[in-house]
Amino acid sequence: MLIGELADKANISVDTIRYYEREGLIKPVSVRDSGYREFDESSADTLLFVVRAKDLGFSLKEICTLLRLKNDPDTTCGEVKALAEKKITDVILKIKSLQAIEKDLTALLRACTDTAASVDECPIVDSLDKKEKEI
Amino acid sequence: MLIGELADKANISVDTIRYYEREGLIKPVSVRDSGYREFDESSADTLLFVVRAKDLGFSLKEICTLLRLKNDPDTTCGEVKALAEKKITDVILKIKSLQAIEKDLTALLRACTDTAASVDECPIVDSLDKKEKEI
DNA sequence: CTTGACTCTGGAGTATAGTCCATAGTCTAG
DNA sequence: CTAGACTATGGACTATACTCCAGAGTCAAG
Repeated sequence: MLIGELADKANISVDTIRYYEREGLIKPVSVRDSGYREFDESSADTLLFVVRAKDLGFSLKEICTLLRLKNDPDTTCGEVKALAEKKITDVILKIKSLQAIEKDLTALLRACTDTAASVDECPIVDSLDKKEKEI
Repeated sequence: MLIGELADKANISVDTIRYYEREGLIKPVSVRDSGYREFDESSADTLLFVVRAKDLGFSLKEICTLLRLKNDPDTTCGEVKALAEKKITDVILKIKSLQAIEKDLTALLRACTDTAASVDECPIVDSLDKKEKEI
């Protein structure tokens, strides 16, 4: 199949597929003399793999590594596991950082009772102004 | 004080300060004929405001709005509160999405018991390969 | 054999938040 | 007065993940 059909199948744009090719995520099965790329079902599978890994928070670079591991017969499950473990650590760190932000913002919102007050008395602006961080 | 001293005080680079100026976050108190920018304590305060707002997850664009509101005597606390509320909604959404990722990754890691196994039998790779998402 | 849909390449643009650089001018201490 | 530290400007570059475009070539149907 040509790139347009593949794009429809994987539900991503032809530009994105060409971009993924440049990034080494996918290779056409063959290329005609005209330059037209030809793909098959396994290409669609690869794209689905990419989309799913992206949903799990992997970057294109990491997905590239995953695909390489996946296609290397000498790869052990442990190598893949290590990547997933590193990723989950990243994710947990991000969650923690966002939760700290949420906590701070919530405290500020609770402190802000009189919405009609001037910005000079706004506890939110006030806390950002403070020298010491003591919300 | 000149830009270098301000940079030391706020613990950010002179390049970043000039970048913030271009983005409208800060203005020198005055500019010499030579082009040298002059700042004062309030400049340092503004930069601290920016850094703290950044820590709370606000983008530079949003901080720009916050600063504008803060310096406008007609601004009410409610306007600031609305921004903070929007931001907290964003943060909560991000947390939820990351938690979903964490859940999926954890499930995959638990499924992966034999780290020495070939990648062909790796449940992580397997789940990314699957047509249906049914981890 | 022509028309219209499709594809190619290469490059530019988007958003975010900076960082780094060369070249040139300025300032101040000794 | 000069050396060395500092500053200015404009533009390029980083990373991520695309998106869009022009101009040219290709392909299949009628």
